[in-house]
Amino acid sequence: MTKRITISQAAAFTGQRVEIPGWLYNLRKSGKIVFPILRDGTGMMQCVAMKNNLPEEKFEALKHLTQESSLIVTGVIREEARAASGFEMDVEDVQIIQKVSEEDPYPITPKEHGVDFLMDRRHLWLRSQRQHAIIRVRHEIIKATRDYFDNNGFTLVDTPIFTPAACEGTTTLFECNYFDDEKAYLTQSGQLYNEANAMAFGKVYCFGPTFRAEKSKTRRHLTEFWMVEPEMAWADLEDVKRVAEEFVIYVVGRVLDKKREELKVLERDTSKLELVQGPFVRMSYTDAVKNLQEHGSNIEWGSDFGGGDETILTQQFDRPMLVDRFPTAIKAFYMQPDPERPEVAMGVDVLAPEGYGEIIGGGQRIHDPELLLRRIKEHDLPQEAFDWYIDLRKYGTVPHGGFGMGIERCVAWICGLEHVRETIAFPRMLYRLRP
RNA sequence: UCCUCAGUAGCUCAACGGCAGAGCAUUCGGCUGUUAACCGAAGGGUUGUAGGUUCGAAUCCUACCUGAGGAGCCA
Repeated sequence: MTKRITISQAAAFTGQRVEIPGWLYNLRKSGKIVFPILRDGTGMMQCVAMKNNLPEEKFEALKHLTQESSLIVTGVIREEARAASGFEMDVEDVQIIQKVSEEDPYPITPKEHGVDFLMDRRHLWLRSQRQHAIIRVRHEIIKATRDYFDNNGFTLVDTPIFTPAACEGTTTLFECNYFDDEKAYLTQSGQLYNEANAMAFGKVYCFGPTFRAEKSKTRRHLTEFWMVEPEMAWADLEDVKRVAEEFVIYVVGRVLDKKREELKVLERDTSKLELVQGPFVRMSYTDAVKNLQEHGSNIEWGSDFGGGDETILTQQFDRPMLVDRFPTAIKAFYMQPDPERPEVAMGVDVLAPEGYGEIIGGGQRIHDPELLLRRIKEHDLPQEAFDWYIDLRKYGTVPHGGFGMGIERCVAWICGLEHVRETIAFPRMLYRLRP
């Protein structure tokens, strides 16, 4: 019986007769010789079928096979410089599992297509080479993320997706019915629960999908995105910044190490990624505002960065930036104020270079119970909803902090993509819920 | 929610007030080393929807629908 292998294993079977199941990616023909390009999810392989080497009807069937038809090819693997992968199969037999109908051919041809057309066929678009590369880089980023935290003393403690209240604002929550009369909301962040977990385990992280009903229609927004959030007890802003920097360097390094081929498919300029080394550029919000004003922005101290501001800042440097100490007034209620300058909060954002902007947001949390209570009142938040959160400051409170990194923005940056919609298999966006 | 742009063949686009067009895809034919192969031929259209202006509208005007880019907000 012929051994069945995958395309990724082909090199190891040079000179041997094997069978490979897959889909027809493309077919070129030249009289009595045809070149089917087979894909199987692990790679692509050019096959060569000569009229004389297989039965007449099999050759004719193969010659007229349509794109994305499923088939099993049998033949001998051979080294071949003329093939893109360096290997080729001389086809001796072919078994067609399903021929895609000529009346309704596979819609995604090797030529160009528009975004709308491709997004409507996302379930098929995922078969394309470029999409494979992106999803594989995403996989590596997620693996590297888990490895980083697992290897540095963090315990994975995942936080709930149904939540009873907002973590930040209430305007951007997806609401759903929770049995009889109660409402539940899809989580925007695991942070508050993470703080409880950090008081229990010391260093923790959670990693899962988060949901924001923001009506944002930009290249950087999804309504459902994945976020990794580490949280550390006994940590201040400087600790948070150090971990964020080390983590980003580790993740980029891993992708460069393991996913060169994929970055090449994406035509990513890896020299830009090689520059992602410590120390990152460090700048306070106040200095950033000065810098922006000098570069023509009309930002004023006290307001958040506008659309072009992050670009103006990051374009000046070839590595990520840490911007810290934002105005307390524009930050979340739990953010620790700077003891020397209470008008600024001990928060930090990591801005990716090349115009990719914010990929990480975090900081030190308030650990003083009196202050936290005051902040909850100032923000008009219902105190009873935060009773358990306030408990964390009643029973052995300690300085603590952490951050969140959006996986899709990180993937978009590392892959050099224009839009986050390609960084997840089935993106959820304003106005796009299907497929 | 607001601003800007775009909807023409299955796809990507052209025609911009006067005959509805090309490349790719599909079908048929040719080619024993192709690399988004190439060469020849065929089929394929309610120009997003509704109304208006005009002798005449894909083209100009109005409304609506759909999508894209951006703003605000954010990871």
